[in-house]
Amino acid sequence: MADGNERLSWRDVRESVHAWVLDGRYGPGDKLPKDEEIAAVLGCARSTVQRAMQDLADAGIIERRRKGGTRVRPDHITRATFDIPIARNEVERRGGTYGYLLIAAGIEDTPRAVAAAMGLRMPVDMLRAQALHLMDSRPFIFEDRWIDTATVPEIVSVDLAEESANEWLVQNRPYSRADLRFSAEAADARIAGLMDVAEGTALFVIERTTWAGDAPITMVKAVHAPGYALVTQI
Amino acid sequence: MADGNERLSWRDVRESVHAWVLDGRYGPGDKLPKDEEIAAVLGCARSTVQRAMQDLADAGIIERRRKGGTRVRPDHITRATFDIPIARNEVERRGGTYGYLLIAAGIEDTPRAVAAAMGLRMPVDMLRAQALHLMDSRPFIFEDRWIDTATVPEIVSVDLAEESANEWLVQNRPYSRADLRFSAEAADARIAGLMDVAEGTALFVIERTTWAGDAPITMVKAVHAPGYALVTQI
DNA sequence: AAAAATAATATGTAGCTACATAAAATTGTC
DNA sequence: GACAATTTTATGTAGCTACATATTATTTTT
Repeated sequence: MADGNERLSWRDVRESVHAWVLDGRYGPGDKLPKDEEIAAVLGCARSTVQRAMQDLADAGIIERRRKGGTRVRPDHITRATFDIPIARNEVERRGGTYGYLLIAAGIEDTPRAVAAAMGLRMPVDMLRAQALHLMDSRPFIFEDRWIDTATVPEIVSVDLAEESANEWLVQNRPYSRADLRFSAEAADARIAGLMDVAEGTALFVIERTTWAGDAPITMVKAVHAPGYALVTQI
Repeated sequence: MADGNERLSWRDVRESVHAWVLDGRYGPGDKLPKDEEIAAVLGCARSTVQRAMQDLADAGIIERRRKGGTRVRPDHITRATFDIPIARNEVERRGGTYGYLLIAAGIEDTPRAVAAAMGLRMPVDMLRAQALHLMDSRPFIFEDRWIDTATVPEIVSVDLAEESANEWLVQNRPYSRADLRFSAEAADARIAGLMDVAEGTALFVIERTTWAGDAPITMVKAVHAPGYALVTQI
């Protein structure tokens, strides 16, 4: 597309409008023409403009309000999408050999922080599973996971030494909602030992809590080997 | 919407199809009915189903191929969207008072790593600006920034002691493309001193390289105060 | 049997219409 | 002038049609 006499695709329209923002024709806070006018100027249907503008709004570049019109977002943000793969896929994508090692598993009292993250009022029996995901036999991710046995009773009869809780859950208990948290943490003595790094090493941490509807499934803290980075482009 | 005799919105359709995946009716790798059938079953137009399915595909839940049909993604991923605000907004959103302190600025030779990240073949004059963003007068983010003076010549006449390079660029040189990298790093002696933390403290780091078209604008490494976390929900 | 040409098919896209909805602008009332 | 009711207006959404496009499936050719 984007040819002379071809019809415009909504992506073309998005590019045009985006270009108006990029070249400063419309700066932060400025009001853009209404969809109908843009359609007339560019020579396409309003529905095509609507689609393009919706996409720019989703990308955080413009703001739209009914009757209020469309304007360039005054507070600039960078909006990025990340894919967080499951450990096995991540290792294999990097060309490594995946390995898995269960460290400990058992029913434990639920710490207050875990109950809070999962939005629990009543204390529930939780299965805590700690495991290492290995790349080429070296520690890649250490995961410390709490699983709600009320929501996922079948988990207690799964042999977690054989199958990682992560993969079992992905196959058997898909989630509908998740909280995610990225942070940096220093390795404590235990994690340093497990991951074979010096105590105090800075490690990248992803915490994820998932629900099926309103029922909490699991909360997991994934501590990544030194040098790990999450990368994306927009 | 979602009422008895009301027409279905594409969000309703998305929820229905998503529910089929969540309750295991269609597991990873399974083929879903074609849009037309789903439309007939749910009682709406194909275009509504198309919109819903497109959204599920964007969310990484299903995969679609022309003629090949739609199936549940076999390799499960978590796809999350993050907003990375500019420092001032982030501080103010948290109810703090924003402050800014230029540490150093000047033309420097471009290190190989910076040139590589920006995709430069020829060495170019780079303006390096190091600054602290403060929350309530305490270090919040330390940024170490390289700006391509070929792409952004005006930057050399900006008083970076008064205005942060970040905000000047946001106002004057919007980018069309960016690379992003999240990682964890230990504070070296210099950063420890600047941020008033112990040497070796684990810090959350965001690196961002931006372009306007094919022209590199800037590469910035933002080192966040201890305890900082990037959070989102899906 | 292998390769090439052809047909069939599910998704992708653009345009149109009609109406819904939210918010701003205007008018009416006290 | 302050407040309430009404109108106006820009975006949001659903349905329809028509055709484009990418693959898969089938048939024909060699």
